[in-house]
Amino acid sequence: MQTSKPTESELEILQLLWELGPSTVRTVNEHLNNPQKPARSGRRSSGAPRETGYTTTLKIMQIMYEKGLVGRDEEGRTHIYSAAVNEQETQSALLRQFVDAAYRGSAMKLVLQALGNHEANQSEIDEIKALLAQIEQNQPEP
Amino acid sequence: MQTSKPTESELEILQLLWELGPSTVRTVNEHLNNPQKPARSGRRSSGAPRETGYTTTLKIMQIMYEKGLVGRDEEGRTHIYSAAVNEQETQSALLRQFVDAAYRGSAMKLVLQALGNHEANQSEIDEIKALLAQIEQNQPEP
DNA sequence: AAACATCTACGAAGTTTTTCGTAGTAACAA
DNA sequence: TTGTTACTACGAAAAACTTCGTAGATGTTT
Repeated sequence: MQTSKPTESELEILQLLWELGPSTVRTVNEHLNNPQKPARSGRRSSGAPRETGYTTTLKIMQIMYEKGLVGRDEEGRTHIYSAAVNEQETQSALLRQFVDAAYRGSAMKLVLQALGNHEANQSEIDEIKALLAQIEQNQPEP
Repeated sequence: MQTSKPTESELEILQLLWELGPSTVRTVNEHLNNPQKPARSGRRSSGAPRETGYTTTLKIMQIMYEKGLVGRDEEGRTHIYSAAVNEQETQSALLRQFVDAAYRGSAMKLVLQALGNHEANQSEIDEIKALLAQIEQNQPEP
């Protein structure tokens, strides 16, 4: 049985829990408000910064707990939350739905577009090549 | 200036307009209710079929018109709607957002997972290989 | 102890998106 | 003409999601 699709906010929090490991609400809330990962995409482009209130984050995490998306350690007064769903599996499930919704099920169209839009470095290209070779072997000629 | 992200329902309708070309509300509504494309994914797995009412579809298309997502020909009494946004561009924009939200910006991780999850046929594999070769050429050695 | 800070729980308001009922009008058939 | 069907427009209810204020408890500082 699959857990229902996390909402946008829930997914943001899951990402942080996957990245940070078990964390308190305050930690998650702080990371939400200072995305210290200007790796590639440029969020916070302009306009109001949109701070997320502490109780807002708390509320969403409580809802996620009820849904089973996260677990929590209630030992101390300050609860410690952790992701209860696997990162890869969740991503795959979301990917499937996204492919259906945005590409009418054509995963290959998505792959081509993703490759075209984003720069890939050599090691990534090699990885993809290896995977392609593997797929070719397991599926020779019909 | 970019049109704001279409909602799920709006995207479903855009897909149909892209696929069918200019259509009436009734046509769109009928296609929404009988997905005659059991190509790969198995929707309608069980439970209630979820019929979308005619006025529901109409309303959403009217909203899309106000937003500029679709255009319409008001000649006859029955309006004819058509997509006003480009399919590839819209998909790319959605893809960018999805990569950020679900893969923390790592498009390559998405590509690898998409390739792993879905079967690709030989011609698709060849197409990807060609694209990879092209990327390698434009970006030799750092 | 008293004042202050921090945390959870809870409920409700606010927003966005979806659904639908109803009214008015045009087309059409009997 | 009269009745029936198909269509748009509109508003508001319903549902889904997000935000926040407030209360009560516990911990911390002075």
